[in-house]
Amino acid sequence: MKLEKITDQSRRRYEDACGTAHALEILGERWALLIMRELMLGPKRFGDLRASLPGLSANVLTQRLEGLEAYGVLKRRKLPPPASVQVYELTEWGLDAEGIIKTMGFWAARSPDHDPSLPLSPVSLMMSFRTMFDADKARGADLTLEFRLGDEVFTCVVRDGELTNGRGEAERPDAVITGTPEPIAGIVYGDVDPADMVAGGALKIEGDMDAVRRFAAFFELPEKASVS
Amino acid sequence: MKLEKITDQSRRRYEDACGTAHALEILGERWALLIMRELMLGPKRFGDLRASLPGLSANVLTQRLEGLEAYGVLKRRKLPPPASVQVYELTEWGLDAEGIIKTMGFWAARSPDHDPSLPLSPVSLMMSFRTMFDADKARGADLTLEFRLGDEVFTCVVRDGELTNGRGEAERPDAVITGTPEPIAGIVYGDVDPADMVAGGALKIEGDMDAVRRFAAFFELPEKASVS
DNA sequence: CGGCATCCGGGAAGATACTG
DNA sequence: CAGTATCTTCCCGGATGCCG
Repeated sequence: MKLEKITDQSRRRYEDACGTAHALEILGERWALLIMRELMLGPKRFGDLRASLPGLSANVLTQRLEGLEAYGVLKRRKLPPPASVQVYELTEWGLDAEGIIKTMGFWAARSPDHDPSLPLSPVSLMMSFRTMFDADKARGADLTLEFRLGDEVFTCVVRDGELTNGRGEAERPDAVITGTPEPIAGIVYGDVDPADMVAGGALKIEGDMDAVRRFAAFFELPEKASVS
Repeated sequence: MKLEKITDQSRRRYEDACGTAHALEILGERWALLIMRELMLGPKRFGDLRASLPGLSANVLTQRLEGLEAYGVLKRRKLPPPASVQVYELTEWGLDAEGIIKTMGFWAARSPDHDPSLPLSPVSLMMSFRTMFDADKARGADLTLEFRLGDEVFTCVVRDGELTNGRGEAERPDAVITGTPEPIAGIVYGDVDPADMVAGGALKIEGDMDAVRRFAAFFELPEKASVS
């Protein structure tokens, strides 16, 4: 006898008109928001997503991509030949979730249990820059940095008290930093001098080392919450 | 042979230095953020939480409260005699998660799948006011409304282009609305005239009915996202 | 190799009943 | 009222394998 698989769709819902509840239905499942984070700076392929999210298994990634596509958060797109590969990219509305990621990241950075020594993906680093940038500290500054993290290249421009960053090479960077995200986070958030990182072999910096120091001074982690 | 129970704590973690990932570890579990939402306007008892979150079973609520307390998001407090009951209240840091709730709620209100006809808790309604309030539309206004929702009473004050709301009775309200959250949402977000709600018996309104109309005009839902 | 099925073990979520 | 105990269901995560 064949049993009908009864998937009670309503079981997993909250039955709550509150927008927050609906947001949790869309991106409250495990890994969902982190997948969106990885797509915030541009489309990625299935394998790239897996590589940047160790611990996420292929079948779960497939489920999440299906779910997020069904909700209209992302869509799959076939790149034109000769690439002809499939990539996943956020919709405009999906990109608007950047505020959620930044707000959550800023809030959780104050957690007593937050461990900044864990691995960090390149996109995470760029998103953390957007989150922790302090416009007041960058007043009057004008500098451009290029980050080469593995095979991903990003550019950060600070001008008019604003930070703009994204994928791609810089035109005339003040400095080019090559390495992994972790030591860069150490410079920006851990107040380590970039020269020490270079001396230790963790990073390579070409160009104006002092520009890197000034850049790092634009960012600050919020103070830890006292939860007594 | 006795098998050792290996509780791999790291299984549920993301092993990611990103603040967003840590936030998801704290409040990414099912119901966690909705429990915090219900505490945003003041402490509640165990039974009150259950009542305002139908579908959340007692054992899961117990687990969430333990987890959130361990993270320092909330703490349990014993009210002094003669009440002598235990309540759960957010810590200062837990209250700071209001931005997360509002950002998520605003974002998800644009979802094509959002169903505003579902039930709404009193606290949800108040939080939605904070989320959807449009300061430009309230310029120059000065009015006070009292909402009596079941046995919970809230006051909303609009003044100097700002909305302030919280628990408690108003001193000299322009109007007092008695009923359930859903018809009130219909007035504020669905452009239903309050007089119709009163005529239909869904609400009772004492005082200046036109003040309710002006109040409703301060709020607007964001337009739906086009996900093509 | 990218994308996606399928099977399985462990554990979280959910419903219900029970206790102080 | 405020939880605990127990049982079932189903999701998560790992492994394997299929197919283009």
